Amino acid sequence: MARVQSIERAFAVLRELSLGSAGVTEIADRVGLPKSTVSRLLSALEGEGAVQQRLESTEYELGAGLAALADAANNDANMAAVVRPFLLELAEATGEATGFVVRSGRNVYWADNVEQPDEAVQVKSRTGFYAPMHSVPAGLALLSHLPTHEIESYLTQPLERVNDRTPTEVDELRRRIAQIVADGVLWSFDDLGDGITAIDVPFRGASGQYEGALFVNAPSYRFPAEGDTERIQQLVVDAAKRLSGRFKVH
Amino acid sequence: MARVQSIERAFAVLRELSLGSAGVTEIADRVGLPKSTVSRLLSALEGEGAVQQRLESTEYELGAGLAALADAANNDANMAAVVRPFLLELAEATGEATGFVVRSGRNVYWADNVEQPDEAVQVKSRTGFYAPMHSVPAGLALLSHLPTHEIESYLTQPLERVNDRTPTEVDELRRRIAQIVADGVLWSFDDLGDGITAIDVPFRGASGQYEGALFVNAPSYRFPAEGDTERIQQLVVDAAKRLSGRFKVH
DNA sequence: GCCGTTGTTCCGCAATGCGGAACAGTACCG
DNA sequence: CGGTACTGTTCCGCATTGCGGAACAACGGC
Repeated sequence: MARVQSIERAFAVLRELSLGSAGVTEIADRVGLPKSTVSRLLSALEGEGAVQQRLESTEYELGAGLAALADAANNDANMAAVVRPFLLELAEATGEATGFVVRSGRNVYWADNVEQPDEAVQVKSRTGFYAPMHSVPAGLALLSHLPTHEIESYLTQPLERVNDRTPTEVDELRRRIAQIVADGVLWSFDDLGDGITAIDVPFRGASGQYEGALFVNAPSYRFPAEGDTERIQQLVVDAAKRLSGRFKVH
Repeated sequence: MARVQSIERAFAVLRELSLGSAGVTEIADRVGLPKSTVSRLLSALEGEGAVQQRLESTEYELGAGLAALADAANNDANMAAVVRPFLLELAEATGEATGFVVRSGRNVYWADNVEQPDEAVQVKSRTGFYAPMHSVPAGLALLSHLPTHEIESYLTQPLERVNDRTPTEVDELRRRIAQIVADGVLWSFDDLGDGITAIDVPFRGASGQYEGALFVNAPSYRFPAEGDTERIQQLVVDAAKRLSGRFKVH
């Protein structure tokens, strides 16, 4: 895949701003670039409407041009708008944070997140970020439910090693995928070594294909509560089924 | 404003894709770049999740990563989701296409559009595109309702001449702004020499400031119908008022 | 008034992106 | 079935573009 340094850097900046407004120096620190470089990138992005400076501030934020561009891609009701009520319901029923990812090529993107306002400790939202499917549980759950030829195609292309917990052995991935298919869901207990437990369940989109995955996640020390695993699982599986039904073309 | 050629080109490509999926050659033709350049830009954008190739196709479309990025910027209900019912209502009442723009810095962006399915001839949607406020009627309507110091700040910076109909004389712009303020609305009869008549009315956003403008537009030969000007104007002004009320923080 | 910090601008430099050419793949037609 | 036309990808020589350190302007706090 061709790399264009300026575009990679520009999107790195945009992703930082998706977490909230920030100044030049702060963004430069986070993305590891000189302030002059970040300043120039922001200026160029401002010219494209992708960012703007906040009123009475030197901080930048994402611009309406980006939202308009993205909205133009979604002629129908935004998927997030359809999914969100299910996330709210799941968050209420489970007492933990919920969210969903959508697939884009070989990657999944964190599309939305519902946090638990009452919990001081919870998993940080990753909305706006993306990762190769095989490298995160929600992506694996989704990958497992794609058509067999697409799974094979995915596995035969180079598997990026995102971190030292990323599975890249094709045989190992095939075993995990088979297990996920057999179980119907994916429970990941601290799979990334980050103290997070999550349950991930894929759902079908308007195309009839699996396009996204719902998840509930929380720190492993409290989730799931003892004897609560089956209930949590039933809730998420049920939500994914009803959600798939919502997207079904009649 | 600093220019970064690669970023400008990348966004030109993204804007083309906001109009619908397209192949490398088609995009190259539209943006006036060699196919190798467009291919490389698309590949890089794909790496960022901003575009993806359609299933069973070589055509590219906007990617979920872009939508996720933009959604991340909108923690509250998407402005378009709030405005759209008003556009549908206005389209129904006027029988013509409706839409709205939002402000981003010195520019306005076409955020949404409702077409008239029954009309063979209507104004083409510009959703996803942007222009400096002073160069288009909707932008002028919005500019006119900003705080005085912001209007002055806008006018004292270089005014880009987008085309040969773009007003760039500060005195002329001040007169037009004063007239718009006096009228409360802006009717533009073929102002850009494109055979379009439009009525543009700004509305306030969640900040309490004017953040967008509603418009109804149609070919000048049939809009507004004889004796219908007052009714159309009342409809749009009323919609803008109620819309502003919806965003009002209680 | 001084200091610290942020954001912008400048400019020498070389790395990066460019684009023409070549090539591979695919679909269509005779 | 072979030839043609078209699309999309890859390569590579080239020089334009983006980079980043330094300097500077602006602002807020003490």
